[in-house]
Amino acid sequence: MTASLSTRERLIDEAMRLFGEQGYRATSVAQIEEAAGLTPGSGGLYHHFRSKELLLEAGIERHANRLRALRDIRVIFEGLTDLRSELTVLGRYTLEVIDEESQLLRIMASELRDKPKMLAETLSSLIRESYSGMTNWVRQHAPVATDDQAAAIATIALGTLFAQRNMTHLLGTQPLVDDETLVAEWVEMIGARIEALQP
Amino acid sequence: MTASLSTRERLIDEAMRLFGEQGYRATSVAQIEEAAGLTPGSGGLYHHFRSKELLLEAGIERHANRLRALRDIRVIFEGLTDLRSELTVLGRYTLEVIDEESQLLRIMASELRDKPKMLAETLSSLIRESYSGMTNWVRQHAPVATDDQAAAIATIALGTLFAQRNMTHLLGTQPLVDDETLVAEWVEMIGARIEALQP
DNA sequence: GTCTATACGTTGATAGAC
DNA sequence: GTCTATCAACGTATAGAC
Repeated sequence: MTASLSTRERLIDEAMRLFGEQGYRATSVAQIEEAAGLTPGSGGLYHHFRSKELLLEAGIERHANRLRALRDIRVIFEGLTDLRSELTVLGRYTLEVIDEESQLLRIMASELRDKPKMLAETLSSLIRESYSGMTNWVRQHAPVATDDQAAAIATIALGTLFAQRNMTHLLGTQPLVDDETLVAEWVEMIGARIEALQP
Repeated sequence: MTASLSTRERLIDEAMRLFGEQGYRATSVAQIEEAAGLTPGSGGLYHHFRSKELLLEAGIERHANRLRALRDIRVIFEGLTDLRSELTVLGRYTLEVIDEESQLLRIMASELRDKPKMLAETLSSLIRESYSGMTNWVRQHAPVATDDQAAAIATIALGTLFAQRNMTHLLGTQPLVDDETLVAEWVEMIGARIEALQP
């Protein structure tokens, strides 16, 4: 209960945490109020947000902005060293980003069906950006690859990392292998494929 | 509304369909009754199931059994032809299995946090079986690979296919590439990696 | 800005007639 | 087995005192 933040900020923080843990529907307004230090059941929340749904919207917006800010950092890694080292850093970094925004991803995955109009655009733009960023990376390192090939390699690369995190964040089960082992094999497979695509 | 089936079967069918589309919490008992041809709001459902939760349990159990029955078919494909053809068939077949059980996967992913005790064992055993099946396949085709390497390759292989389907089934967005293109690249990457691991 | 009190809808579930 | 009628619990949201 970070008392230094404004009540509004605390409400968003605690709401997103609870939504991520229990789901949007399963989290009552009273629960959010209590977590933010207000009296549960009092309408205190409604002085800061007109409805529970607008609170969710504010939370989504904040997280999405944070994710978008990270979008372009990938360029930093570009061409600094050899292919495999670059891939290794890229793989580890992507896993970290997914971890940091796991709340958002969980809420999106579980509440998308209830509020499609609200989440659909945000979600699909975030995913598009991730995938097209990875596709561009592949294109630059394997210029001979067709567009379809580059997109397919990007899908395999990102899909693997998402699936690894879904095991823990969405399904709550233990992954088959630890991150280090997975990234090493991931680098080997993608690196070899990109080298094979050189003229 | 397949009138030829018993009311109990119709209730399970319609409930699982609605749970998959809207989520467990968002689906009311009245809605299920109406979809099964009963009067909405009448307690008719309770003559077949003691509670809404036990209905879900029955539905999960049925789907899980169906999935387990498919588990061992993979052996059929084994060693029938060359490596790449075998991989191609394996990839397409796995995507089909995911499609057939997409209802179950959606319900699990979104309702797991509400009912962990009930779903956790079923889910994790299903996932374990899939991953260990794929790991064994890799081991047989690349005997020199360490256990960690085999598990990592299996994680990449299965994770890619799950991620491709999550795009449509869980997130409702369009995948970056079509199945055919993805499987072709998937076969190339995994096939090359397994060949590189031969003595 | 936060509290008490309360209105109002919805939902899961039960009792009893047919 | 399915219906009508009904209940108790809970959830969102509002009105007004402090």
